[in-house]
Amino acid sequence: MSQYNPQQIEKKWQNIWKEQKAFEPEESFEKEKMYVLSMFPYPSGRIHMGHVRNYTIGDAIARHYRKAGYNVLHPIGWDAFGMPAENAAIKHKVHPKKWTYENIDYMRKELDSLGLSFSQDREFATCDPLYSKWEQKFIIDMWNKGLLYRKKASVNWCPHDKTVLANEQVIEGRCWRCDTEVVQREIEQYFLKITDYAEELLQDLDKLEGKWPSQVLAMQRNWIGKSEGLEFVMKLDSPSAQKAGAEGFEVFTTRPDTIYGVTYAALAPEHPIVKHLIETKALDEEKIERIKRMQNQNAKERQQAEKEGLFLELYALHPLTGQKIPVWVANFVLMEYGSGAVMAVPAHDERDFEFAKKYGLPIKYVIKPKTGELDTSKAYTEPGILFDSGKFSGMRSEEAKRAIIDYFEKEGLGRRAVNYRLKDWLVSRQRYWGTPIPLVKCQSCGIVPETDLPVTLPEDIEITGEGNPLELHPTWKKTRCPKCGGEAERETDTLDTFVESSWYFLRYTTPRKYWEEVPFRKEDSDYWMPVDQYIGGIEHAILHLLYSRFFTKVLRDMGYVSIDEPFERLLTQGMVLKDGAKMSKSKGNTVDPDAIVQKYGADTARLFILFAAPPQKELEWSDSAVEGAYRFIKRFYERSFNAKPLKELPKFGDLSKEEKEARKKVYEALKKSQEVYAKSFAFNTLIAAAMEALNALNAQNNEEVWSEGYWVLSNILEPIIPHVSHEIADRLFGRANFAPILVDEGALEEESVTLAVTINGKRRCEIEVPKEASKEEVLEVAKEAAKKWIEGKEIVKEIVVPGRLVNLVVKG
RNA sequence: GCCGGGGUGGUGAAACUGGUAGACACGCGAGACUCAAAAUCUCGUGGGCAUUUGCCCGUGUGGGUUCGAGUCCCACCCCCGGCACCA
Repeated sequence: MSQYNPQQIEKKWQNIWKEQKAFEPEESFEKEKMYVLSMFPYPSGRIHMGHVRNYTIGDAIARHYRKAGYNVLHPIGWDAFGMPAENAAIKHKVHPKKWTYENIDYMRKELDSLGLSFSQDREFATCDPLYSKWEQKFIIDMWNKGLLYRKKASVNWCPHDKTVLANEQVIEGRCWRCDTEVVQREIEQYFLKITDYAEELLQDLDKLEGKWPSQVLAMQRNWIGKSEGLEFVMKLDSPSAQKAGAEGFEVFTTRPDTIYGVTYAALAPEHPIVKHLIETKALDEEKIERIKRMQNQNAKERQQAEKEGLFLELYALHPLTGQKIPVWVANFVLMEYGSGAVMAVPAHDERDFEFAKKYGLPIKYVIKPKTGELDTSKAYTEPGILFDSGKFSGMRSEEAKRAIIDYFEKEGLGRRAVNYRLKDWLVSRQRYWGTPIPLVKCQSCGIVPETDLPVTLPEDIEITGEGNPLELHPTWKKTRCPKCGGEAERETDTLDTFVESSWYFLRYTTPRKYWEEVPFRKEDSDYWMPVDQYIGGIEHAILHLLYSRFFTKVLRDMGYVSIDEPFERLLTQGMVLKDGAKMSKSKGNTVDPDAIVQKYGADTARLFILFAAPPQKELEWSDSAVEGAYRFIKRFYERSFNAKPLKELPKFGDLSKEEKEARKKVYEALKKSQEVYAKSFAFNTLIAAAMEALNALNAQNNEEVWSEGYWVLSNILEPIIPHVSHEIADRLFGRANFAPILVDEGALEEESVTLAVTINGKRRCEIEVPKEASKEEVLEVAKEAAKKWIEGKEIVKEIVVPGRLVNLVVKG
């Protein structure tokens, strides 16, 4: 017998796996496939415990299915573009490319040390030009389809550094680098029309029901934010129309039933009518000044600000009554939602109510509760019965909504409409370290797609944090128009890094040797997609997953893939905590994965992380529990010398009670393992079952029972603690046991069963009866055993739950 | 505020479609081995009462359904995550 030496065993097996290329998927499409994917990491420099958890979970699943005979795709890559590389460049004067690839090399070694079964062939970084090439192709396709378009949008602008700032670079309204006050500046940006897919993105969530966490589905539904209602034009009276330079303005409401309660209208500060009034100086200086101040607030500030507005000296006409109603501008009306204008019903909307109170605007109730009194000290926002609403009076809200919309449609006043909270996806970034947008600006042809892909980044740049390096580069942006051959300029914006992560899972489906010719082969994606099991942090529940779903649908419509949804099943893992808080450098409560691997080995790290909590839950780090995991593996290894080598499973004759118990626990663990991968991923319970089995094996000394136990246990523990499992299984069985094992139902059977006896539901004692005992026999034994509790009492009911308990209901 | 998910020993957690609450670990206590310690092994470990056989209480709180509730229903409290002036 030898000592457990994790360093030696782990190194040995990692080398063997590497040499044998043990984790490459087969290129043929014959076997049943299993695509297991953990979200790829950003190469920040070192891995952290969150990564260890994510990749250990994915690895266990991948190894399980590989062992079960599936063709498994379990790839890894690097989400390699993004701001931290530029920040490092500013701080340490190191080129983003160098920094990124060095980090990747280091982190790859760290991941390797954990014994993760990734395909080596299919690894890539999203900053590889070969990846950009195809991303740029997609972007051009989308441009040609009109899915990518340009529109002005406001950005955070630092006047000192002459650069656009991301929200996280704005600290209390000031630039993170130079502390200059940040201003909002409108520039031309690129958007992807995700709103074209809003309805499908919403509908298809139903297909994921039961396969994705309900929480994530709910978050996506909220984010898309569908609402149905009435859309109509509020006409301005003629003097107002002249002043406003418009006949009227469009409004949207989800409460057409409250339309007779409209007492004013409100426009967003950015509304075209408001802009027109300012340009034509139709309002006095002071009012213009106040509107401009509202416009200058960014979204966050405006949210926190108090409701504010002013009368625009315009009157609109109520669409049904023709009454004149005042038009205001209000800071709580959002230009991005609906049409940037609302019909205000203060009696039945809290915001409108608050605003009306502040400015003394009339409040007119038109809905009353079905029962009880109307409280006129606040807005009544519930549905109810209409009154003072013309011919619609007396209707209930639901009915009135339909009737009023129908009436508007019939009279040509407005239409039934749907609105989404979801906005188009702003994909352009004024940064260096990203995928260049492959478009060229030509004086005579306008914006023209590049034909020679990929458009690569220039490397001779300096990143200082001032200005945009692509803009400042002396020659890079000078080019020829692909259409007319004349002088032209390249687009200097790069793409949001969420674009890269929106299709990386498709790239993996195709072997590296085709990467030059195609983004991925259709036959490969048809075989491998969708991803069968996706694993990642809940923090990506909305954006990454929504963008990936959108991208998949667009690629489908462009003929690249045949699926509607990219991720069949989703598992969102919980955070890793220490001392009750998320591990972070600033809190100083991090645990370095490398140190754990060095001290205890990768198997211990993996076992602890899967044992300490179910994957979906938060995991509290515990040094002593890590020790416990190490001790288990040590026992598992050392006791393996109680087993003798086998070529196949032995047959058993008569066995002692302990021997039978050991076999039973072993097969219970096997059964548990099958359940865990099929449903819950509760690795903690699978590990507990394996521990019970090892404890039971240790309570007997039949060498063949030991051998059978290790045949099964080293199989089911292989996904979790692969190195030691391979070591043991190789020595004892030549790894012949790494194949599906049937549960020996005979080992699970028992001749007698223990039943609890409860009197009036209260547990009193236990009885042991033969397995086949009839109900009458069981009751007889139970009554005898429970004699002292039922003596002199009347039994009014007898309940026997087979294999569980007996309940006697007594009276007196 | 709205939408999700949770509250079980000293700790991390188990408990299948209502059926012996606390599996498996960590920690702690006792013992064995040892000159001693570490390591390892064995036993014990929800709380309270009791000399023992035992008895009572116990899954956030209060009600309910049921022979039987951690599990189902109603009301409430607390914690976590997300969204939030979305008309």
